Amino acid sequence: MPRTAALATPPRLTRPARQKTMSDARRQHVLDAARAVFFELGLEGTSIREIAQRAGYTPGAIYSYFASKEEVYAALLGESLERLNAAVQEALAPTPHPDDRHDARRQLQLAAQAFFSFYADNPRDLDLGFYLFQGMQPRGLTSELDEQLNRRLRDALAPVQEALQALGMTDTEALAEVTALFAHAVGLLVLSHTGRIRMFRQKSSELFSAYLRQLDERAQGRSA
Amino acid sequence: MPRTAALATPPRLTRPARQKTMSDARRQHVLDAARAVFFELGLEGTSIREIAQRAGYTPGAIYSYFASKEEVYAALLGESLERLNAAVQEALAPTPHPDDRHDARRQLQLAAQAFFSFYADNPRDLDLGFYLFQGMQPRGLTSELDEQLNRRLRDALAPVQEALQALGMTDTEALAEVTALFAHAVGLLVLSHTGRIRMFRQKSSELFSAYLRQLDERAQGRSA
Amino acid sequence: MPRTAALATPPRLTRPARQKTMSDARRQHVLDAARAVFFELGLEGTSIREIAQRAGYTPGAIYSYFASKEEVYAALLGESLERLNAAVQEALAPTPHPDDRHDARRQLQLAAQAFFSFYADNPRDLDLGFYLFQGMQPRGLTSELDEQLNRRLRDALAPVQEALQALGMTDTEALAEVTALFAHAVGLLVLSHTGRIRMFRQKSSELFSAYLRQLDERAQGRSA
Amino acid sequence: MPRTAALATPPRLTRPARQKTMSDARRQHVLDAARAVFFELGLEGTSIREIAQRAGYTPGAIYSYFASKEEVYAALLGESLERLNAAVQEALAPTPHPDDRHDARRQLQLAAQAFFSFYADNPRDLDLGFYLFQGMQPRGLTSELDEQLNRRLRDALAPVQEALQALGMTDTEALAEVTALFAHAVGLLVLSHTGRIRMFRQKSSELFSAYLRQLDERAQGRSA
DNA sequence: CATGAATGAGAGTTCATTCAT
DNA sequence: GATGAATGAACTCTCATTCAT
Repeated sequence: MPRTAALATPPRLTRPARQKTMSDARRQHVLDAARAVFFELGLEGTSIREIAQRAGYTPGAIYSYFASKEEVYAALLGESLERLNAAVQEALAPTPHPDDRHDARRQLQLAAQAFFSFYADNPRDLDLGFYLFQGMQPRGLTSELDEQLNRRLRDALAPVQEALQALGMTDTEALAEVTALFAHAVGLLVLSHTGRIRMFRQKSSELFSAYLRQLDERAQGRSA
Repeated sequence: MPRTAALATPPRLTRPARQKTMSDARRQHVLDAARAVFFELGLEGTSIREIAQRAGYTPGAIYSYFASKEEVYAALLGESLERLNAAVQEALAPTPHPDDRHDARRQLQLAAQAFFSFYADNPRDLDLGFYLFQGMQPRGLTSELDEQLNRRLRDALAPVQEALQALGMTDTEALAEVTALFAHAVGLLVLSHTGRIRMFRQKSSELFSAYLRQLDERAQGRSA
Repeated sequence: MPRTAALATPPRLTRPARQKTMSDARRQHVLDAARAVFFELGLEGTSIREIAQRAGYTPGAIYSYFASKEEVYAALLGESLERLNAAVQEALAPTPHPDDRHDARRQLQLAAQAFFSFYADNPRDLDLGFYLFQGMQPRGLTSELDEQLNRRLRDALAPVQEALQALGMTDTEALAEVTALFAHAVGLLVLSHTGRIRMFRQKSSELFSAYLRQLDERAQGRSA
Repeated sequence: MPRTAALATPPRLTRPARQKTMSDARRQHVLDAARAVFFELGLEGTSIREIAQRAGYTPGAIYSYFASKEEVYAALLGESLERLNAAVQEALAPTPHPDDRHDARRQLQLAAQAFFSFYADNPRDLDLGFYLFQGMQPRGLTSELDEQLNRRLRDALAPVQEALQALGMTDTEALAEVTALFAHAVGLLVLSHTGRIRMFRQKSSELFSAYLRQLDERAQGRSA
């Protein structure tokens, strides 16, 4: 069987497997609609009704794929974190792992900048993150799912941590620094996203760059 | 008549003045109820109905004191910012203005810590701030009121900025640093408040102290 | 199977068609309730809550069938205009179109009387018309719907206009006369409906008959 | 006592009389405010709150002068009817009473036109009239007040009736004709005011003139 | 006479969710 | 799996009116 044909032929699946696949596809379709709505109308404008309509379903149908509105958001956030990880990985693509000090410094810059820029450029993804952060714990989000999302967030920050360690920080130091960096980014993004940063006539990207520079210096000092 | 007795006597007020006072007291009473509700039930659980009930009123009565729900929030936030300023001022009480380098370093620490601790200790005040940050612009919040609230926020950070300048930073540098510090605090507080910081097994207060230490070093370096 | 039996059998409908039919029936049910409320309690007494209760629904359910209260009124008015047209058509049933001068005079009388009597006998339909006349434009009533309602009103008056033309009036004259007749009817109905006509110890039906007589004479004179 | 002094000196009144005068003046002041509000914002926009504010009072104070909102409207309508009468009288000023046939025809035209134009030019006065016409009977309007208002309305139409009689109509005929004319005017005004007359591409003033011409002809015929 | 405070009833509307079919 | 129908609990806000002071 030639290769092209292989690509064109859908894989033979047993009945239950095919059903699972189709179900997944439909769930994805709903998710696509949800994303479109959320990115277009924001948190306030997003309702099950709207999502259903956009997906070509009736509201009730959504509950075939998601147990609650919160679960939709969680799925959306999961997706968002995947995109975040992809963005970070892409930034590091040429040199996936730091071989020397120079590579490590470079990776620190690239990974951190990619992280920051992802949210700076896609404010709706930030909203999504905040929705999780805030009132969501109560219901809809199992702790298992919560952990999974946390893991993907940490994955996105792993290259930064790795670089800091490559620059000579201990595990403990690196962990503290990556946490601080994450907090700094979040703070700047929030200030920027809500327009509060205008109060100070500052630009979040410049402040983040400055923070990174200092971190670099600190890392240098530590390893000297 | 001895002086103490004079102090004990409530001041004689003209009729309109007394009425104004009483009206203010009632408005304050509503505000107290609103604060209680907000601190107890959070943003989601706060409604005009609930506030009214807590205050011993019917919903309509609230509108004698506040034009809209947003105005209630704005007032609540205003109060919160006053408390913030008071906390910062209290921390600096002994030496209101830095006379020398040592005082300045001390003021930087005290003011920044007071700012951070206020929100770390009173997470609902953070929520309140976030409500302002987010969807509020649309209506209910005149830009004049918005500016006034911003001003009080900046007031709370002014001692930090002042200390940085006293340590030899230019206006521009100090402004950038105070913005960064604010962002760092916000980021840490958010991470802490939403429990995300547990992901990193870090404590926001320690991270903030570390940040402050570095800032102090930077300021020292600059002025050397 | 005999023909009558065939008629008795409800038509087989496809699923979606049956559902549409049932949905329409439910909408009609709501409309029936709305009409009952409106006819019983008038404009002031009509509320979504009351309609819902009368229909055996919760208020929210009404919004499955009508987008707004105004839309309910518009539908009610639509119905009313259908009844008006039916009343006029019924009055003219024997001779749908005037063949000669005598028929035309007869049609003028019958159509105009039917129009007038419809509203004289059903004052709530007049209220409904007034609701359209007044504040409704703002929202809930698309200009398309507005035009459709206007069209049905004009349909109801068309036989009068037709008769006038058959009696020798030009298009322009007939249009002016039918407008005047409409206005006269409206004026008398309002006076009658609001009891103001008692002031003059007159009966609106007699005055309308007199008006019609004069119109007939004018039409005769014109064609002599 | 010189004349000018007499004009400048307010009349000496006994205490109760002075109080009555002042009370009347304040009531008038409220009424002025009410009129301003009503003419500016219409029925929908008029509330006791708004009237009170405009008058420099609190809502409760209005009830010192009027027993209910309806009573305010009634008073407003009373005023309006005075203006109507004044407008009709002014139109007839040169020849207050018809001496001959020519005068009578002239008076018919002038009085009827003045009546019609008053409402055509002051649509808010028409609204006021309609408010009385409609839901008002229930409360707030004593039958005595109702009669008084009716009387003033009839006064405004009296010159028309008088003219018709002067042209040879019997009392009965004249009464019927004036009622019909009133109804015609009302119908045209309503159609015009609500924009419905556009449906027919007609102008209410022209139609009213035509109606008047026909009435004149009828009156001529009757007296020949 | 006027105020200031408050009532109470009600308005229209929205929405996540449930469930029989 | 999906529909269509409906729930029910909220929501903010408006207003005429009352009444002690």
